[in-house]
Amino acid sequence: MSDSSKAAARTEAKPLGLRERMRATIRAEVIEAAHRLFTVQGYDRTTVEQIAAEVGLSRASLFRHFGTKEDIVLGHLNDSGLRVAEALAARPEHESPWMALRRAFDVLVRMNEEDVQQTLRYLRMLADTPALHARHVEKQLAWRDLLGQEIARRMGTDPDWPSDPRPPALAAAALACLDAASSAWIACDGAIPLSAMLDRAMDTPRSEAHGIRDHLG
Amino acid sequence: MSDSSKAAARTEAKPLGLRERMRATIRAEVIEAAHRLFTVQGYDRTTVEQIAAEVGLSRASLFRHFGTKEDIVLGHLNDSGLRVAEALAARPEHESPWMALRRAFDVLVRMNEEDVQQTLRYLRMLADTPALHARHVEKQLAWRDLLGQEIARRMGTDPDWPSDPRPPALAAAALACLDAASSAWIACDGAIPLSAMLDRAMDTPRSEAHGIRDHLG
DNA sequence: TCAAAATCGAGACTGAGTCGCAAGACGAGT
DNA sequence: ACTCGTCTTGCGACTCAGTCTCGATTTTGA
Repeated sequence: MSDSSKAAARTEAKPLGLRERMRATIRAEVIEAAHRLFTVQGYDRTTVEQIAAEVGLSRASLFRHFGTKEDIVLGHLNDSGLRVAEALAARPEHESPWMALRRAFDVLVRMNEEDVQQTLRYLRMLADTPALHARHVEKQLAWRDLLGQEIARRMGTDPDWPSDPRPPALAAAALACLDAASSAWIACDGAIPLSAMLDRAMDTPRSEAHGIRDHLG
Repeated sequence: MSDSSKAAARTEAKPLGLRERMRATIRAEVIEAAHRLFTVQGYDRTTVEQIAAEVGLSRASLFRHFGTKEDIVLGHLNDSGLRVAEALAARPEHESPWMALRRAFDVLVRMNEEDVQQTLRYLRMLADTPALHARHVEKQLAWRDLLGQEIARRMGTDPDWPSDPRPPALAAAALACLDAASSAWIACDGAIPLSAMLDRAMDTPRSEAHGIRDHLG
Protein backbone atom coordinates (compact mmCIF):
# COMPACT_ATOMS: atom_id res chain seq x y z
CA MET A 1 0.00 0.00 0.00
CA SER A 2 2.78 2.38 0.81
CA ASP A 3 4.15 1.76 -2.67
CA SER A 4 0.92 2.58 -4.41
CA SER A 5 0.16 5.53 -2.20
CA LYS A 6 3.61 6.92 -2.76
CA ALA A 7 3.36 6.42 -6.46
CA ALA A 8 -0.06 8.01 -6.45
CA ALA A 9 1.21 10.90 -4.39
CA ARG A 10 4.07 11.46 -6.76
CA THR A 11 2.02 11.31 -9.92
CA GLU A 12 -1.40 12.60 -8.91
CA ALA A 13 -0.75 15.12 -6.19
CA LYS A 14 1.72 17.89 -6.75
CA PRO A 15 5.18 16.44 -7.01
CA LEU A 16 5.99 19.99 -8.00
CA GLY A 17 7.43 21.54 -4.88
CA LEU A 18 7.80 25.19 -4.17
CA ARG A 19 11.13 25.08 -5.87
CA GLU A 20 9.81 23.81 -9.17
CA ARG A 21 7.00 26.31 -9.23
CA MET A 22 9.36 29.15 -8.38
CA ARG A 23 11.65 28.03 -11.10
CA ALA A 24 8.86 28.10 -13.67
CA THR A 25 7.75 31.52 -12.48
CA ILE A 26 11.24 32.92 -12.72
CA ARG A 27 11.68 31.46 -16.18
CA ALA A 28 8.49 33.09 -17.38
CA GLU A 29 9.43 36.39 -15.80
CA VAL A 30 12.85 36.35 -17.41
CA ILE A 31 11.45 35.52 -20.81
CA GLU A 32 8.93 38.33 -20.61
CA ALA A 33 11.44 40.91 -19.38
CA ALA A 34 13.98 39.83 -21.98
CA HIS A 35 11.49 40.05 -24.82
CA ARG A 36 10.53 43.51 -23.67
CA LEU A 37 14.14 44.64 -23.68
CA PHE A 38 14.89 42.92 -26.96
CA THR A 39 12.03 44.56 -28.80
CA VAL A 40 13.07 47.98 -27.49
CA GLN A 41 16.87 47.82 -27.77
CA GLY A 42 17.42 44.88 -30.06
CA TYR A 43 18.94 41.55 -29.13
CA ASP A 44 22.57 42.44 -29.58
CA ARG A 45 22.39 45.72 -27.65
CA THR A 46 20.82 44.01 -24.63
CA THR A 47 23.24 42.42 -22.19
CA VAL A 48 22.49 39.49 -19.95
CA GLU A 49 23.35 41.75 -17.04
CA GLN A 50 20.45 44.04 -17.92
CA ILE A 51 18.01 41.18 -18.12
CA ALA A 52 19.20 39.81 -14.79
CA ALA A 53 18.85 43.22 -13.14
CA GLU A 54 15.36 43.60 -14.57
CA VAL A 55 14.13 40.54 -12.70
CA GLY A 56 16.38 40.95 -9.66
CA LEU A 57 18.75 38.09 -10.36
CA SER A 58 22.50 37.93 -10.60
CA ARG A 59 24.09 37.22 -13.96
CA ALA A 60 25.40 33.86 -12.78
CA SER A 61 22.01 32.80 -11.47
CA LEU A 62 20.37 33.71 -14.75
CA PHE A 63 22.75 31.38 -16.51
CA ARG A 64 21.57 28.62 -14.18
CA HIS A 65 18.08 28.96 -15.60
CA PHE A 66 19.07 29.51 -19.21
CA GLY A 67 22.26 27.92 -20.41
CA THR A 68 22.82 30.63 -22.99
CA LYS A 69 21.42 34.01 -23.89
CA GLU A 70 19.90 32.50 -26.99
CA ASP A 71 17.98 29.96 -24.93
CA ILE A 72 15.93 32.79 -23.46
CA VAL A 73 14.56 33.38 -26.92
CA LEU A 74 14.69 29.91 -28.43
CA GLY A 75 14.20 27.67 -25.42
CA HIS A 76 10.60 26.89 -26.15
CA LEU A 77 11.47 25.49 -29.58
CA ASN A 78 12.51 22.20 -28.04
CA ASP A 79 8.98 21.76 -26.80
CA SER A 80 7.51 22.73 -30.13
CA GLY A 81 9.68 20.17 -31.86
CA LEU A 82 8.46 17.44 -29.57
CA ARG A 83 4.86 18.40 -30.22
CA VAL A 84 5.39 18.24 -33.98
CA ALA A 85 7.01 14.84 -33.58
CA GLU A 86 4.06 13.61 -31.53
CA ALA A 87 1.65 14.91 -34.15
CA LEU A 88 3.63 13.09 -36.82
CA ALA A 89 3.56 9.83 -34.91
CA ALA A 90 -0.19 10.20 -34.50
CA ARG A 91 -0.85 10.43 -38.22
CA PRO A 92 -2.47 7.36 -39.79
CA GLU A 93 -0.11 4.73 -41.13
CA HIS A 94 -1.51 4.72 -44.65
CA GLU A 95 -0.67 8.39 -45.12
CA SER A 96 2.40 9.12 -47.20
CA PRO A 97 5.38 10.41 -45.21
CA TRP A 98 5.30 13.73 -47.00
CA MET A 99 1.62 14.31 -46.34
CA ALA A 100 2.03 13.17 -42.75
CA LEU A 101 4.73 15.78 -42.32
CA ARG A 102 2.53 18.45 -43.85
CA ARG A 103 -0.29 17.57 -41.46
CA ALA A 104 2.05 17.42 -38.47
CA PHE A 105 3.03 21.03 -39.20
CA ASP A 106 -0.59 21.99 -38.64
CA VAL A 107 0.26 21.98 -34.95
CA LEU A 108 2.60 24.90 -35.55
CA VAL A 109 0.15 26.62 -37.84
CA ARG A 110 -2.47 26.53 -35.10
CA MET A 111 0.02 27.83 -32.53
CA ASN A 112 0.93 30.72 -34.81
CA GLU A 113 -2.69 31.59 -35.41
CA GLU A 114 -3.31 32.05 -31.70
CA ASP A 115 -1.70 35.48 -31.80
CA VAL A 116 -0.66 36.42 -35.29
CA GLN A 117 0.80 39.84 -34.49
CA GLN A 118 2.85 38.48 -31.63
CA THR A 119 4.15 35.68 -33.81
CA LEU A 120 5.00 38.07 -36.61
CA ARG A 121 7.02 40.26 -34.25
CA TYR A 122 8.80 37.24 -32.84
CA LEU A 123 9.67 35.78 -36.23
CA ARG A 124 10.82 39.16 -37.46
CA MET A 125 13.23 39.45 -34.57
CA LEU A 126 14.60 36.01 -35.40
CA ALA A 127 14.90 36.98 -39.04
CA ASP A 128 16.95 40.13 -38.59
CA THR A 129 19.21 38.98 -35.78
CA PRO A 130 22.02 36.95 -37.32
CA ALA A 131 23.12 35.56 -33.98
CA LEU A 132 19.67 34.06 -33.43
CA HIS A 133 19.35 33.05 -37.05
CA ALA A 134 22.15 30.52 -36.73
CA ARG A 135 20.78 28.99 -33.55
CA HIS A 136 17.29 28.89 -34.87
CA VAL A 137 18.25 26.71 -37.76
CA GLU A 138 20.41 24.63 -35.48
CA LYS A 139 17.34 23.84 -33.42
CA GLN A 140 15.75 22.58 -36.56
CA LEU A 141 18.50 20.03 -36.86
CA ALA A 142 17.16 18.53 -33.68
CA TRP A 143 13.72 18.54 -35.24
CA ARG A 144 15.10 16.85 -38.31
CA ASP A 145 16.48 13.99 -36.24
CA LEU A 146 13.23 13.69 -34.33
CA LEU A 147 11.08 13.63 -37.45
CA GLY A 148 13.59 11.63 -39.48
CA GLN A 149 13.38 8.80 -36.98
CA GLU A 150 9.64 8.51 -37.35
CA ILE A 151 9.90 8.83 -41.13
CA ALA A 152 12.45 6.03 -41.18
CA ARG A 153 10.06 3.84 -39.21
CA ARG A 154 7.30 4.54 -41.69
CA MET A 155 9.48 3.97 -44.75
CA GLY A 156 11.02 0.78 -43.43
CA THR A 157 14.70 -0.03 -43.62
CA ASP A 158 16.49 -1.09 -46.74
CA PRO A 159 19.24 -3.67 -46.06
CA ASP A 160 21.13 -2.43 -49.13
CA TRP A 161 21.51 1.00 -47.54
CA PRO A 162 22.79 0.71 -43.98
CA SER A 163 22.74 4.50 -43.66
CA ASP A 164 19.89 5.56 -45.85
CA PRO A 165 19.96 9.31 -46.53
CA ARG A 166 16.30 9.39 -47.51
CA PRO A 167 14.49 9.71 -44.15
CA PRO A 168 16.60 12.63 -42.90
CA ALA A 169 16.53 14.15 -46.36
CA LEU A 170 12.77 14.00 -46.44
CA ALA A 171 12.42 15.44 -42.94
CA ALA A 172 14.92 18.20 -43.64
CA ALA A 173 13.29 19.01 -46.97
CA ALA A 174 9.95 19.39 -45.23
CA LEU A 175 11.51 21.66 -42.61
CA ALA A 176 13.11 23.68 -45.38
CA CYS A 177 9.67 24.15 -46.87
CA LEU A 178 8.39 25.21 -43.47
CA ASP A 179 11.14 27.81 -43.25
CA ALA A 180 10.50 29.11 -46.73
CA ALA A 181 6.80 29.32 -46.00
CA SER A 182 7.43 31.21 -42.76
CA SER A 183 9.75 33.64 -44.52
CA ALA A 184 7.20 34.27 -47.24
CA TRP A 185 4.52 34.62 -44.61
CA ILE A 186 6.32 37.36 -42.70
CA ALA A 187 7.35 38.96 -46.01
CA CYS A 188 3.68 39.54 -46.85
CA ASP A 189 2.78 40.53 -43.26
CA GLY A 190 0.61 37.48 -42.83
CA ALA A 191 -1.71 38.57 -45.61
CA ILE A 192 -1.65 35.07 -47.06
CA PRO A 193 -2.32 32.43 -44.38
CA LEU A 194 0.63 30.38 -43.26
CA SER A 195 -1.24 27.20 -44.09
CA ALA A 196 -1.61 28.30 -47.70
CA MET A 197 2.08 29.20 -47.89
CA LEU A 198 2.95 25.83 -46.48
CA ASP A 199 0.68 24.05 -48.94
CA ARG A 200 2.31 25.82 -51.82
CA ALA A 201 5.87 25.37 -50.54
CA MET A 202 5.46 21.68 -49.78
CA ASP A 203 3.68 20.95 -53.00
CA THR A 204 6.86 21.93 -54.80
CA PRO A 205 9.39 19.17 -54.20
CA ARG A 206 6.80 16.50 -54.84
CA SER A 207 5.07 17.83 -57.93
CA GLU A 208 7.76 19.85 -59.63
CA ALA A 209 10.19 17.19 -60.76
CA HIS A 210 7.81 14.92 -62.56
CA GLY A 211 5.47 17.76 -63.33
CA ILE A 212 8.14 19.35 -65.41
CA ARG A 213 9.18 16.04 -66.81
CA ASP A 214 5.63 15.30 -67.86
CA HIS A 215 5.57 18.70 -69.40
CA LEU A 216 8.55 17.88 -71.51
CA GLY A 217 7.12 14.52 -72.36
CA MET B 1 63.12 33.00 -32.34
CA SER B 2 60.80 31.31 -34.71
CA ASP B 3 58.89 34.54 -34.37
CA SER B 4 61.72 36.65 -35.65
CA SER B 5 62.62 34.23 -38.42
CA LYS B 6 59.03 34.04 -39.58
CA ALA B 7 58.66 37.80 -39.35
CA ALA B 8 61.85 38.21 -41.31
CA ALA B 9 60.70 35.70 -43.87
CA ARG B 10 57.46 37.57 -44.26
CA THR B 11 59.09 40.93 -44.75
CA GLU B 12 62.14 39.86 -46.72
CA ALA B 13 60.58 37.31 -48.99
CA LYS B 14 58.59 40.02 -50.72
CA PRO B 15 60.23 43.34 -49.85
CA LEU B 16 58.57 44.93 -52.83
CA GLY B 17 55.68 42.47 -52.78
CA LEU B 18 52.15 43.67 -52.91
CA ARG B 19 49.93 43.69 -49.87
CA GLU B 20 47.49 41.37 -51.47
CA ARG B 21 50.19 38.77 -51.97
CA MET B 22 51.17 39.05 -48.34
CA ARG B 23 47.63 38.85 -47.25
CA ALA B 24 47.00 35.67 -49.21
CA THR B 25 50.18 34.12 -47.88
CA ILE B 26 49.25 34.89 -44.30
CA ARG B 27 45.74 33.60 -44.79
CA ALA B 28 47.05 30.31 -46.16
CA GLU B 29 49.56 30.03 -43.34
CA VAL B 30 46.89 30.64 -40.73
CA ILE B 31 44.50 28.15 -42.25
CA GLU B 32 47.15 25.46 -42.36
CA ALA B 33 48.34 26.07 -38.82
CA ALA B 34 44.80 26.23 -37.51
CA HIS B 35 43.79 22.99 -39.17
CA ARG B 36 46.86 21.32 -37.74
CA LEU B 37 45.98 22.48 -34.24
CA PHE B 38 42.30 21.66 -34.67
CA THR B 39 42.92 18.09 -35.75
CA VAL B 40 45.29 17.55 -32.82
CA GLN B 41 43.47 19.35 -29.99
CA GLY B 42 40.00 19.79 -31.37
CA TYR B 43 38.33 23.03 -32.34
CA ASP B 44 37.02 24.08 -28.94
CA ARG B 45 40.23 23.41 -27.10
CA THR B 46 42.25 25.53 -29.50
CA THR B 47 42.29 29.25 -28.77
CA VAL B 48 42.75 31.99 -31.31
CA GLU B 49 45.74 33.06 -29.27
CA GLN B 50 47.45 29.75 -29.99
CA ILE B 51 46.80 30.02 -33.70
CA ALA B 52 48.08 33.59 -33.74
CA ALA B 53 51.23 32.60 -31.88
CA GLU B 54 51.80 29.71 -34.28
CA VAL B 55 52.09 32.08 -37.23
CA GLY B 56 53.67 34.98 -35.31
CA LEU B 57 50.68 37.27 -35.22
CA SER B 58 48.81 38.99 -32.44
CA ARG B 59 45.29 37.90 -31.63
CA ALA B 60 43.81 41.21 -32.79
CA SER B 61 45.71 41.12 -36.06
CA LEU B 62 44.45 37.62 -36.73
CA PHE B 63 40.91 38.90 -36.40
CA ARG B 64 41.73 41.44 -39.09
CA HIS B 65 42.32 38.62 -41.53
CA PHE B 66 39.47 36.38 -40.35
CA GLY B 67 36.43 38.08 -38.94
CA THR B 68 35.69 35.15 -36.66
CA LYS B 69 37.34 31.96 -35.49
CA GLU B 70 34.82 30.00 -37.50
CA ASP B 71 35.82 31.79 -40.68
CA ILE B 72 39.22 30.14 -40.48
CA VAL B 73 37.47 26.83 -40.98
CA LEU B 74 34.47 27.80 -43.06
CA GLY B 75 35.74 30.78 -45.01
CA HIS B 76 36.19 28.87 -48.23
CA LEU B 77 32.53 27.81 -48.25
CA ASN B 78 31.47 31.17 -49.62
CA ASP B 79 33.55 30.44 -52.67
CA SER B 80 32.10 26.97 -53.01
CA GLY B 81 28.60 28.38 -52.87
CA LEU B 82 29.37 30.76 -55.69
CA ARG B 83 30.74 27.93 -57.78
CA VAL B 84 27.61 25.85 -57.25
CA ALA B 85 25.49 28.84 -58.20
CA GLU B 86 27.54 29.30 -61.36
CA ALA B 87 27.14 25.65 -62.22
CA LEU B 88 23.40 25.95 -61.71
CA ALA B 89 23.18 28.97 -63.97
CA ALA B 90 25.13 27.08 -66.60
CA ARG B 91 22.67 24.18 -66.75
CA PRO B 92 20.52 24.03 -69.88
CA GLU B 93 17.20 25.86 -69.69
CA HIS B 94 15.09 22.84 -70.56
CA GLU B 95 16.33 20.95 -67.51
CA SER B 96 13.93 20.80 -64.57
CA PRO B 97 14.96 22.95 -61.58
CA TRP B 98 15.37 19.89 -59.39
CA MET B 99 17.60 18.07 -61.85
CA ALA B 100 19.57 21.24 -62.51
CA LEU B 101 20.23 21.49 -58.78
CA ARG B 102 21.31 17.86 -58.65
CA ARG B 103 23.75 18.43 -61.51
CA ALA B 104 25.03 21.67 -60.01
CA PHE B 105 26.00 19.70 -56.90
CA ASP B 106 28.32 17.62 -59.08
CA VAL B 107 30.79 20.47 -58.69
CA LEU B 108 30.97 19.67 -54.99
CA VAL B 109 31.08 15.95 -55.60
CA ARG B 110 34.11 16.40 -57.84
CA MET B 111 35.80 18.65 -55.26
CA ASN B 112 35.24 16.05 -52.56
CA GLU B 113 36.60 13.29 -54.74
CA GLU B 114 39.91 15.09 -55.15
CA ASP B 115 41.03 13.97 -51.71
CA VAL B 116 38.46 11.72 -50.09
CA GLN B 117 40.30 11.13 -46.82
CA GLN B 118 40.98 14.80 -46.30
CA THR B 119 37.34 15.63 -47.01
CA LEU B 120 36.15 12.94 -44.63
CA ARG B 121 38.34 14.31 -41.85
CA TYR B 122 37.12 17.83 -42.53
CA LEU B 123 33.44 16.90 -42.59
CA ARG B 124 33.83 14.84 -39.45
CA MET B 125 35.26 17.81 -37.61
CA LEU B 126 32.29 19.91 -38.76
CA ALA B 127 29.90 17.19 -37.68
CA ASP B 128 31.09 16.78 -34.12
CA THR B 129 31.79 20.42 -33.31
CA PRO B 130 28.53 22.11 -32.31
CA ALA B 131 30.04 25.58 -32.55
CA LEU B 132 30.88 25.00 -36.21
CA HIS B 133 27.55 23.33 -36.78
CA ALA B 134 25.78 26.66 -36.36
CA ARG B 135 27.96 28.47 -38.87
CA HIS B 136 27.80 25.60 -41.29
CA VAL B 137 24.06 25.92 -41.27
CA GLU B 138 24.29 29.65 -41.73
CA LYS B 139 26.35 29.15 -44.84
CA GLN B 140 23.59 26.98 -46.15
CA LEU B 141 21.22 29.92 -45.85
CA ALA B 142 23.49 32.00 -48.04
CA TRP B 143 23.58 29.19 -50.57
CA ARG B 144 19.82 28.90 -50.43
CA ASP B 145 19.41 32.55 -51.37
CA LEU B 146 21.95 32.23 -54.15
CA LEU B 147 20.36 29.14 -55.64
CA GLY B 148 16.81 30.26 -54.88
CA GLN B 149 17.31 33.33 -57.02
CA GLU B 150 18.31 31.28 -60.04
CA ILE B 151 15.50 28.82 -59.40
CA ALA B 152 13.02 31.68 -59.25
CA ARG B 153 14.29 32.90 -62.61
CA ARG B 154 13.82 29.45 -64.12
CA MET B 155 10.37 28.93 -62.63
CA GLY B 156 9.12 32.37 -63.59
CA THR B 157 7.19 34.66 -61.28
CA ASP B 158 3.57 34.18 -60.41
CA PRO B 159 1.73 37.50 -60.02
CA ASP B 160 -0.70 35.85 -57.62
CA TRP B 161 2.13 35.14 -55.20
CA PRO B 162 4.22 38.25 -54.64
CA SER B 163 6.44 36.30 -52.28
CA ASP B 164 6.40 32.79 -53.62
CA PRO B 165 7.82 30.30 -51.12
CA ARG B 166 8.52 27.71 -53.79
CA PRO B 167 11.92 28.78 -55.16
CA PRO B 168 13.61 29.06 -51.74
CA ALA B 169 11.78 25.94 -50.61
CA LEU B 170 13.09 24.00 -53.57
CA ALA B 171 16.62 25.28 -53.12
CA ALA B 172 16.58 24.60 -49.38
CA ALA B 173 15.12 21.15 -49.91
CA ALA B 174 17.91 20.32 -52.31
CA LEU B 175 20.49 21.57 -49.83
CA ALA B 176 18.82 19.49 -47.12
CA CYS B 177 19.27 16.47 -49.36
CA LEU B 178 22.90 17.42 -49.86
CA ASP B 179 23.38 17.54 -46.11
CA ALA B 180 21.66 14.25 -45.54
CA ALA B 181 23.74 12.67 -48.28
CA SER B 182 26.94 14.04 -46.77
CA SER B 183 26.00 12.76 -43.34
CA ALA B 184 25.23 9.33 -44.69
CA TRP B 185 28.44 9.42 -46.70
CA ILE B 186 30.63 10.08 -43.69
CA ALA B 187 28.57 7.59 -41.66
CA CYS B 188 29.64 4.80 -44.02
CA ASP B 189 33.22 6.09 -44.32
CA GLY B 190 32.77 6.94 -47.95
CA ALA B 191 32.11 3.31 -48.86
CA ILE B 192 29.15 4.37 -50.96
CA PRO B 193 30.07 7.21 -53.34
CA LEU B 194 28.72 10.62 -52.47
CA SER B 195 27.14 10.87 -55.89
CA ALA B 196 25.11 7.73 -55.22
CA MET B 197 24.04 9.03 -51.84
CA LEU B 198 22.99 12.28 -53.43
CA ASP B 199 21.07 10.49 -56.15
CA ARG B 200 19.18 8.51 -53.58
CA ALA B 201 18.56 11.43 -51.23
CA MET B 202 17.38 13.75 -53.98
CA ASP B 203 15.23 11.12 -55.57
CA THR B 204 13.21 11.05 -52.35
CA PRO B 205 11.22 14.25 -52.26
CA ARG B 206 10.22 13.79 -55.88
CA SER B 207 9.36 10.11 -55.96
CA GLU B 208 8.30 9.44 -52.40
CA ALA B 209 4.87 10.98 -52.37
CA HIS B 210 3.52 8.87 -55.20
CA GLY B 211 6.24 6.24 -55.26
CA ILE B 212 5.58 4.97 -51.77
CA ARG B 213 1.89 5.18 -52.26
CA ASP B 214 2.22 3.03 -55.38
CA HIS B 215 4.29 0.62 -53.36
CA LEU B 216 1.69 0.32 -50.65
CA GLY B 217 -1.25 0.35 -53.02
C1' DT C 1 12.89 20.08 14.40
C1' DC C 2 17.04 18.74 11.94
C1' DA C 3 20.25 17.30 8.36
C1' DA C 4 20.98 16.72 3.43
C1' DA C 5 20.41 18.73 -0.96
C1' DA C 6 19.63 22.29 -3.93
C1' DT C 7 19.88 27.24 -5.08
C1' DC C 8 21.61 31.66 -4.90
C1' DG C 9 24.89 35.73 -5.03
C1' DA C 10 29.33 37.30 -5.56
C1' DG C 11 33.52 37.52 -7.72
C1' DA C 12 37.30 35.81 -10.40
C1' DC C 13 38.51 33.75 -14.69
C1' DT C 14 38.69 32.35 -19.83
C1' DG C 15 38.00 33.38 -24.46
C1' DA C 16 35.80 35.69 -28.52
C1' DG C 17 35.29 39.84 -30.82
C1' DT C 18 35.67 45.31 -31.09
C1' DC C 19 37.86 49.86 -30.95
C1' DG C 20 41.16 53.56 -31.12
C1' DC C 21 45.68 54.81 -31.90
C1' DA C 22 50.19 54.72 -33.63
C1' DA C 23 53.60 52.96 -37.02
C1' DG C 24 54.56 51.46 -41.54
C1' DA C 25 53.81 50.81 -46.66
C1' DC C 26 51.98 52.39 -50.86
C1' DG C 27 51.20 55.71 -54.79
C1' DA C 28 51.42 60.18 -56.66
C1' DG C 29 52.99 64.75 -57.18
C1' DT C 30 57.03 67.74 -57.07
C1' DA D 1 64.67 61.03 -54.58
C1' DC D 2 61.57 63.23 -51.24
C1' DT D 3 57.44 63.84 -48.98
C1' DC D 4 52.64 63.94 -48.13
C1' DG D 5 47.99 61.96 -47.70
C1' DT D 6 45.87 57.61 -47.51
C1' DC D 7 45.27 53.06 -46.57
C1' DT D 8 46.67 48.96 -44.07
C1' DT D 9 48.50 46.66 -40.18
C1' DG D 10 49.62 45.56 -35.43
C1' DC D 11 48.73 45.95 -30.74
C1' DG D 12 46.87 47.04 -26.09
C1' DA D 13 42.71 47.88 -23.76
C1' DC D 14 37.98 47.00 -23.51
C1' DT D 15 33.11 44.62 -23.52
C1' DC D 16 30.47 40.75 -23.07
C1' DA D 17 29.20 35.68 -22.90
C1' DG D 18 29.79 31.77 -20.35
C1' DT D 19 32.17 28.86 -16.48
C1' DC D 20 33.71 27.88 -11.91
C1' DT D 21 34.18 28.08 -6.96
C1' DC D 22 32.83 29.22 -2.40
C1' DG D 23 30.06 30.45 1.32
C1' DA D 24 25.36 31.64 2.82
C1' DT D 25 20.49 30.63 2.62
C1' DT D 26 16.45 28.02 1.79
C1' DT D 27 13.65 23.79 0.62
C1' DT D 28 12.75 19.29 1.39
C1' DG D 29 12.07 14.88 3.49
C1' DA D 30 12.11 12.33 7.64
